[in-house]
Amino acid sequence: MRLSDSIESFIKQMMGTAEEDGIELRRNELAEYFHCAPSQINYVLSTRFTPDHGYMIESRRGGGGCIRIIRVETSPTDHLDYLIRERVGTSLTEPEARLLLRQLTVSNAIEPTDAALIAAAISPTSLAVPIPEEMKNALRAKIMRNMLLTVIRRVQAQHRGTTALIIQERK
Amino acid sequence: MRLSDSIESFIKQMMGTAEEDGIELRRNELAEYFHCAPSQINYVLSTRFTPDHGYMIESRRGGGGCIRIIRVETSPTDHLDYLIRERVGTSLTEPEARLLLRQLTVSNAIEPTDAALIAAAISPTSLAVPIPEEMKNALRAKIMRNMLLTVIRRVQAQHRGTTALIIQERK
DNA sequence: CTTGCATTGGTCAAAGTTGGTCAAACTTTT
DNA sequence: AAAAGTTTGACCAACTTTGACCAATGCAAG
Repeated sequence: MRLSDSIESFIKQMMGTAEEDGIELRRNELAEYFHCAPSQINYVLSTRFTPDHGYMIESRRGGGGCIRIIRVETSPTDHLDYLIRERVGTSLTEPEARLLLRQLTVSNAIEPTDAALIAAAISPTSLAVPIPEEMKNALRAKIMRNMLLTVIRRVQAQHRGTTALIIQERK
Repeated sequence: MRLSDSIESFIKQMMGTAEEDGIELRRNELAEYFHCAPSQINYVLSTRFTPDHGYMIESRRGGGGCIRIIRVETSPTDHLDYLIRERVGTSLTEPEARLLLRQLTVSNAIEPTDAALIAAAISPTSLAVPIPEEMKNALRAKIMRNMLLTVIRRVQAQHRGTTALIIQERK
């Protein structure tokens, strides 16, 4: 079994036994536990705990720093989930993005206020930097996907009655 | 938990139980209480009790000297205006952006749900394309500005539409 | 008064503690 | 082979903690 797979299942096991919908871990600790380079952890996170897989990652550097992994439950039957999978993909042109947002709004999949925020994020004004259009499309897709996941997560948190966690909150 | 966090919450607890909206403390006393260097107190003050966080600091040296921490109240939209003008600029690093969002949230300038959406939009995950960090910082600033302006517009629209009603019941 | 000095806070840079990125080397799959 | 996926290490960035040195204030001795 590959190292990455071991680390992946170790983390998933942690997620499974966690009471919250997210866990915190120390990159260096985990790397030492698996006798590997710390950057191996980043590799696992970036290949197996991406938004595509339904995870969100937050981290802090410096003393007391840590990595937080949050699971976003997505059901294949969910309309929004379907749209993210089938429509967003890895590249979104501006017209495609606008159309998708309109459809999401009229079908009540997301709130108009959320749609407005997403539109603002991926508007030409926001992406007015000198990079190839192709890359802007990739950016649009990533931003759209990440924001839609956040919307899904909020809705789920409301259902459970729990408050969303953000890493900046200190105890 | 980080020492700085402990000191921060200790001070905030003091603020909470104070009758005034300000407290006085002795730097050396506090440092001794937490078994740390006195300058650690300055670090906490300069990273967590700045005007951006809604606090003002006054101090006096010499015998009987002390540090006074005062909470300043500003209207949410004014604060938002100020932060957009003074803090977003044309370049925003990821830590700067996160800090700004946290400040906007705790000062009630924006809702946590909006903050979460903005955070998703400008997160490293969303901006994971092969362009120089400089350009990502420029992107972050543009996206942040555009989204915050959208939030402002929404709030102002709500305000206009409900002037006769009782709104803004925030604690 | 003036001066000395004890007391109290301020600044800054170095060291310490975390995590992030990227490209080269290596391994497995096609 | 070639392509795709994995592993590692050198270098970078962010945040915290500490300590040496500086500045201001009040008070007491001269």
